[in-house]
Amino acid sequence: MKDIPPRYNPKDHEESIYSKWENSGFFHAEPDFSKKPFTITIPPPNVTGILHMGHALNNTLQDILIRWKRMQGSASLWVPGTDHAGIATQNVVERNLHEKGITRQELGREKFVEEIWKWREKYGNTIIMQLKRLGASCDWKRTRFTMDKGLSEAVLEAFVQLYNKGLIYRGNYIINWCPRCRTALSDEEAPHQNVEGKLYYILYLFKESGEQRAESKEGVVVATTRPETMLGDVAVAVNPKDKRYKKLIGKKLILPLTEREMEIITDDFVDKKFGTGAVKVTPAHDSDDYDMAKRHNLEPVTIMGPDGRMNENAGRFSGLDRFEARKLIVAELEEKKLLIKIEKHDYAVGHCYRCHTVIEPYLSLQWFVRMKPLAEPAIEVVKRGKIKFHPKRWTKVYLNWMENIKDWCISRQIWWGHRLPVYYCQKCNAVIVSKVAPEKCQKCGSQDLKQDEDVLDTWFSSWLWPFSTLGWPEKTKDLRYFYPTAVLVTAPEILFFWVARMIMSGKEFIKEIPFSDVYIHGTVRDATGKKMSKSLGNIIDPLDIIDEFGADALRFSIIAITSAGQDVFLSKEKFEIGRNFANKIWNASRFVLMNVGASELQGTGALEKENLNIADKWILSRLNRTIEAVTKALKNYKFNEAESLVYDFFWHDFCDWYVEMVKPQIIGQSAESKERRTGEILIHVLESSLKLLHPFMPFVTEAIWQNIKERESIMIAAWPEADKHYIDKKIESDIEIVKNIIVNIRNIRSDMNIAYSKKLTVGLAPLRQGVGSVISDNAEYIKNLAHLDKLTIDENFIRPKSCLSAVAEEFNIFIPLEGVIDVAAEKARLTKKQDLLKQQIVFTEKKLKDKNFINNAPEEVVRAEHEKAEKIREQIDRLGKTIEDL
RNA sequence: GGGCUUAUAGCGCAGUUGGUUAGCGCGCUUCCUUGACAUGGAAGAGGUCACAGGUUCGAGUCCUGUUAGGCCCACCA
Repeated sequence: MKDIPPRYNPKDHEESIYSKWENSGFFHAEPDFSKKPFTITIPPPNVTGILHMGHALNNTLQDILIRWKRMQGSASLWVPGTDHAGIATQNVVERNLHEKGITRQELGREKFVEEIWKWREKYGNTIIMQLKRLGASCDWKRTRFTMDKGLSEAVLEAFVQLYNKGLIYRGNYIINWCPRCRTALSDEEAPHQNVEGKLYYILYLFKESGEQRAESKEGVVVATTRPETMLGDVAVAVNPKDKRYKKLIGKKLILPLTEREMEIITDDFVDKKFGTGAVKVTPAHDSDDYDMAKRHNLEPVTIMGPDGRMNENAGRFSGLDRFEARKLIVAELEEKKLLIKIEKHDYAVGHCYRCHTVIEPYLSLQWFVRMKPLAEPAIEVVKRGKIKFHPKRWTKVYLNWMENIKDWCISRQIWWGHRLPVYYCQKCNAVIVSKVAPEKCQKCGSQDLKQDEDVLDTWFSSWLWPFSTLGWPEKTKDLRYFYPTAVLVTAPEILFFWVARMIMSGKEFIKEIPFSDVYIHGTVRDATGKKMSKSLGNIIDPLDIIDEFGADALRFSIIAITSAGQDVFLSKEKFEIGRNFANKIWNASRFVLMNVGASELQGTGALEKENLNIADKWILSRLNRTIEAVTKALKNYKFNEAESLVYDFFWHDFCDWYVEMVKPQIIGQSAESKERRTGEILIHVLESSLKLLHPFMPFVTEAIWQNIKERESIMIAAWPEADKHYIDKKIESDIEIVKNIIVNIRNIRSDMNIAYSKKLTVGLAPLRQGVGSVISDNAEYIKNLAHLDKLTIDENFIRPKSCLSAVAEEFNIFIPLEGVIDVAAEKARLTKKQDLLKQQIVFTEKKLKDKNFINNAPEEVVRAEHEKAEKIREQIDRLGKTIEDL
């Protein structure tokens, strides 16, 4: 017997266990056509990332599934990796350089990209290391990075394929532009956020009003939230049905602060009700205006540069930051009396998802993916149920987005990422799209070719992840075996960014869905409901929690408080749940190992039914029921339900009852007289429980598994199968009676302040057929657990004069305590019990007198209600008699 | 503006297809170091299930509305 300390200290085990696992090779999976594959590809964290609670939750969920399936005998593969996270990473490295006083422009593209690679070498594995501390059983040999050679190959292949199908095009459009990151963004990367803004009403004077005499008020008032963009106005539009402006259509206006002449045009797009019903048309800085200008053949005027500063078209405002320019322009308009009024106006404006800068709608030449044709099959597979979302409600969100999908802007004006496989002939302007750099122009033969400067959106590589990690575009064995993957586990934030696009790419490039189930878990928030973020300073660092409570505690706790798809509210104390439970498991095992002999450890399979007593049958019934329920819960992605089932079984059934019941049978007994059967059952139930717990708490279960005896990892032990012939309702209800008796006696002790040390003599009167034998079969258990020295069972029990009593459905309890009993107190106690029952009977009888109930409710419900009433009445009577007798 | 989601004990949450005495964890009260565990054990107290209607013999559970949170989407300048 090893010396096992009375406390589970995670630090003594986690590191060594993890390295043993890694060395064992059990994390690694190869195609094995004799087994079923079970594949998960990790949502690749950003290479700049450090582990936060969202990751902890996300990866714990995946590891639970992976470990569970591995134990079930699948070829369980969890592909790990990181995402190059174009903009985010470029920003980080740029900031580092900045601290050294270097800009990336000074460094130049090549050197700068080199710097990023160096940075990645140094810090890029941080999050991977952190995942290991969590216990993640990823196949690390297969760790991928979106900029790896193979994955980059996949990106080029995808681009070329789509281009050749006409699904990628280049064009001049208004896109979301981040002036700080100086790149285009997709719509998803520029989420709208509400801001408290202002609506400026500006007077545009008629040309014929001559010199800008505001006093005349002869002109049109337009309303805008972004007055600085007026410098790019090319017209004012009104709704053709708007009577107020009918006469003014075609009239010439002078753009204030400039000399520009413009016309009043009509367009159905204009909303009569908003503002003044007249809208300034700024095609280069607003996408609606751009469309409108196109309809009217108006040339856009760009007044801002990529840095968010006004350009030469802004005249004397040139060089000013856009918000500076706004202030100045507003001031000048006011001075000229052209600013009619300013209203408070809250509206939503796009913000860069990386740096939170206000997005500028910006006219520029970019590359796009035509999404509608890709979306169609991806809508189909979800509608037909080939891909299921858990919880279901996300299906609607997904479909709604997919059905309104817009083209995807994929070019980014940054340096870190996959460069577009696009080459321009400098001579004839031909565009060549090719995976490898062409030697000469296919059209004119010129060798003067230049590759496009832009890189692709990070998500253009992530959307290939489920198959690029398995070797695509090569037709690999891995791809054939492990694809499609089983389930995608993710947070709702990246449903559109990533999940939807993976479904599209899977259907497009492999012709097969990438996964059949999508499990979407909640967002991790702090105790007050705020999203955890560095800037809010409300982060709970998972590594701190692992240090303080252990990885198992972190894992168990976070799952325990996560109900399907609901957000998770965290505070440090919550991790005590898991820590305490790990300790409980540790100590229960310690008890078992301290009291079980070597022979039982071998497990001779003495679990034959005829060898079992009632307690054994009961715990095996509960065990098998639990196995069944836990497996079912996992199948349905009900993680917290699965967990609480094992928790309740292990702590309450096994520790609180079974172990307590059998204690005297094995403690202090000599090796020969020890009940061998009990020992084997203890081991069997313990081992089964460890297996059920292993996916949730891998470290402590492994540590104990090895304490029991040296052997291979619990990681590859077979997942328990429920053996239904152990499930026994009769035994379970018998044990309920036994527990009820014990609780009743303890109750009396507690109510009447009888010390535990005082052993009691108790008389039990069974009231129903069969109860007597249940009691006598379990007399020893009752005596031990209720701390009795004598237990008399007699149907015709004659109640001694002075005694404490309990009355239950199945039995009466008498505890004679001559001379000790406080009659008044006992009377009060019993009367209180009786009152409770009386309240119940009133309610039940009322129900039974209700004709509607009797006539309409199913027969069995009515009968059950009658039986219930009968039992309550009986108990009230018995209590009454008992009180009288006192 | 559209959609989703939440409201159950002081706090955090479960409550499967409508039928229990409405559960669990933390906290609280009382007792207990009884040979695994005080990160423990035993016994308790605490809820008119947000509000108002409706369906039903019966509603925490289904429907409608209201209120109050939260989230996502959206081109009203």
